[in-house]
Amino acid sequence: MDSSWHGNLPANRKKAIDELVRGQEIAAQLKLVVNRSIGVDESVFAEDLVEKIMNSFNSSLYMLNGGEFDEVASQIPQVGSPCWGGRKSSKDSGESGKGTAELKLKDRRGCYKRRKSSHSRTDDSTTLTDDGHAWRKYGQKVILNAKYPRNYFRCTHKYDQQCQAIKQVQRIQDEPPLYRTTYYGHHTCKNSLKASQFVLDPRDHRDDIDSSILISFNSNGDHASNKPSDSLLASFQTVKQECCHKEDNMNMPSYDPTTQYNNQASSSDYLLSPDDYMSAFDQGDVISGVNSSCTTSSHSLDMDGIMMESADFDDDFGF
DNA sequence: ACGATTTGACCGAA
DNA sequence: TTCGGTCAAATCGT
Repeated sequence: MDSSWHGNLPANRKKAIDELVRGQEIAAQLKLVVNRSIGVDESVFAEDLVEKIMNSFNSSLYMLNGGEFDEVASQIPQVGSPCWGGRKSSKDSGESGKGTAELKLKDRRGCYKRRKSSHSRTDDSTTLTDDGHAWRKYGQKVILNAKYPRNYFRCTHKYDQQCQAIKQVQRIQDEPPLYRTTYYGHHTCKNSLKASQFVLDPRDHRDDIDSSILISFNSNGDHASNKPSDSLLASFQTVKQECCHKEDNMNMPSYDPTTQYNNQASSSDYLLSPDDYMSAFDQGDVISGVNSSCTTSSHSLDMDGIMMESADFDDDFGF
């Protein structure tokens, strides 16, 4: 209508988005409380409700964002760009070592664009549950005034399928341990979304608004409910402590549990039953996104539905 | 050999 | 100038 209305629109929209994000975070916290405070059966139901709430927030955010889910993608250099086109791994080049100093100093200006505040989803959890996607860590950063470093992950299929999904994982609390995962972008890799299609309202299928909504086996009537994922977490903490022997700074261990989790176990949190999950794995098909990061090793499904590389976890973590 | 992680350097946004 | 996100060589693990 009038210019004032249009003038206020962006500010109002931003406020609305902020509120929705806040609600989203609160819902995530509620999810944690629900998980801890009620029985398994009720938990499944309650968690489903929480997921629906979160889906509503996601959908609202999507609409407020004008459906521009490619914001992230558009800000990340595409494969065709000069820098990516010429990208070589250290082994591809075969000339690592010598001359790398010069290569290091090669002009990387314009090689990447940094994310601005684009659509994101945060998920706070006391456990390091995975979202069913195959992630690869590409960085870790000490954040000012943060006790723990932030870990950066990209989709394993960033290069082979141009999947632009990324996430950040950071431990944000000591006791109980709390991890915040922030997802940016969405998966475009073809393995990504059997799960989310079930989770999302069919109306939202088009945008794959949030391919990472979790439904964890942890809450799915597992027979280890008396030793929930804390056991896994404890294991991670063990790793952390071990590694801290070589770390002077206890506040920023180079081995963060988030790293171990993403490294060794592309895991769980599928909408399939554990049996289905495993059979899908056997077929090497349905969950190929996960599969791709685990193809070289055998797997087992532990009590919490966490997929692990059996050798490592059995040996190092006492599973 | 190959794929994943580590980590210091580089870069852009604030 | 500072801070945080990303890159990529070196390194690790299987």
